[in-house]
Amino acid sequence: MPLNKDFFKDVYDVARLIPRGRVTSYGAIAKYLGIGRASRMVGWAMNSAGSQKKHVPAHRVVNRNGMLSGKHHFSTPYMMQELLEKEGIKVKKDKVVDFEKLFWDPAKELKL
DNA sequence: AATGTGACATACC
DNA sequence: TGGTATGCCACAT
Repeated sequence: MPLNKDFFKDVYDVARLIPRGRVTSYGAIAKYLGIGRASRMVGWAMNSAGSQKKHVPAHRVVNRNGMLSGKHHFSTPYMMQELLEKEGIKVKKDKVVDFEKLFWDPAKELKL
């Protein structure tokens, strides 16, 4: 287990920074953290998100197409979509509607 | 060091 | 929409 590695911690941190009603992608987070091509690790980090003390809005993190690729890892496959719709995000066929509009890029929003 | 793995990304069918 | 295949890189064993 990764325990509290800095990398994972950063991933959770960025995930928590995602504004309500917005979404981002694994690749975007990876890029922001400087590991651009290791987007897989972001997803893996999310897998451990559940074991974190603080809640991590993993439902706001989707793949590059805006598809809820990680829904299967929640308590129930519906949960992810439910949470998103609860924030005003519409989901159709496991894909975020207006993903481009709702997309929140940490590398862009958090850069100084 | 080597091998296996993955909530990705991209390409192709 | 779905499946397969390849590249990618950090982590686990």
